Amino acid sequence: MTIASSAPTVPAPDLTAALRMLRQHGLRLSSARRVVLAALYVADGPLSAEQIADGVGGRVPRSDVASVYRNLETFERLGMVRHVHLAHSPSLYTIASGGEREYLTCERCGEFVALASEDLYEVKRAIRSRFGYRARFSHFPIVGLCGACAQAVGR
Amino acid sequence: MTIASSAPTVPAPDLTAALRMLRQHGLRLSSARRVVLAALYVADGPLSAEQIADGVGGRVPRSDVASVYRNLETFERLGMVRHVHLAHSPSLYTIASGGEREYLTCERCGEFVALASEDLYEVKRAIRSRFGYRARFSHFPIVGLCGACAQAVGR
DNA sequence: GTTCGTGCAAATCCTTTGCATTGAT
DNA sequence: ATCAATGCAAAGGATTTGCACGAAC
Repeated sequence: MTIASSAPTVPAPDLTAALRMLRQHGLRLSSARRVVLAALYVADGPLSAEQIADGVGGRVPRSDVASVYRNLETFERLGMVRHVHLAHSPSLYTIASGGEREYLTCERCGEFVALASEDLYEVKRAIRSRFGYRARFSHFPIVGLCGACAQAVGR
Repeated sequence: MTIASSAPTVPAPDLTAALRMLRQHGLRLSSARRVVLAALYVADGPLSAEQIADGVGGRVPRSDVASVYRNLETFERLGMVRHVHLAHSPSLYTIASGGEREYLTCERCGEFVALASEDLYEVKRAIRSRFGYRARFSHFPIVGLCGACAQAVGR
């Protein structure tokens, strides 16, 4: 169980740049790859491999799940894509745009919030000073109850 | 995806008390149930369903995995047992003894640390005041790098 | 004697792998 | 023409489910 190290690569701002980046790494620009990237760029948020394979509800062509997984892994190695594990659901993938995203998720309603690492500065500092751990909530989020659900269940 | 609500039940201090508790809930004291509980009480730490089914390396009789899962779920409903999700590994089960345990785990070496909720007071307060979330690290732990691994990879 | 719970097998979900074929270079 | 990448199918690990038999009550 190893986490892909965040590559030193500059993330691609758009689909064209992403394809160029693939070429620069000597990788082929197959249509399967174009489609996976298109899905991720077209999406408003993180997508599961299956959503991508299904063509994001008709917004892009469908593709084969196995290839989707293989390509996502390739893109992750290049630092173009990242994935999060939200509670018991399948992994969700996003374009690694700009700074690293970290997540907060509600175990009751499933809501999830993307945060910039700076937003978690205090939290991480507390964890580090108390336990010596460098916490990272980009791959495994902070899980708890959102305000509304906490109220609904009486704290 | 719902989290079992922590039952208001007082946790059982030992195997005998646990069996008594089962009876009080009108449940049968089958040998499969005795064995699962014995495994959990005998263990030094959290166990996977498979470890329990395998008899914890000969320390208790082996049992059927499906029954193990069914019984663990039953025990969890009664608040006698809890489980944690450590990174990509199978769920780990423990006797819900005393206060709730929360966890910190290293994504690199797999080490995990059990904490009392009070130890996380500051961390949780920071999360709550900043984001309105009541974080709980008992079911999904804080994931990051332990001190040694952070040093090994250069922070 | 009734249920409840078991044990086995089969099914499920998410993800990975093997392999012959296709297509980007 | 080469070789990486595809698409299908099959395997994989963790967990759940169906169902007939067995054992607590």
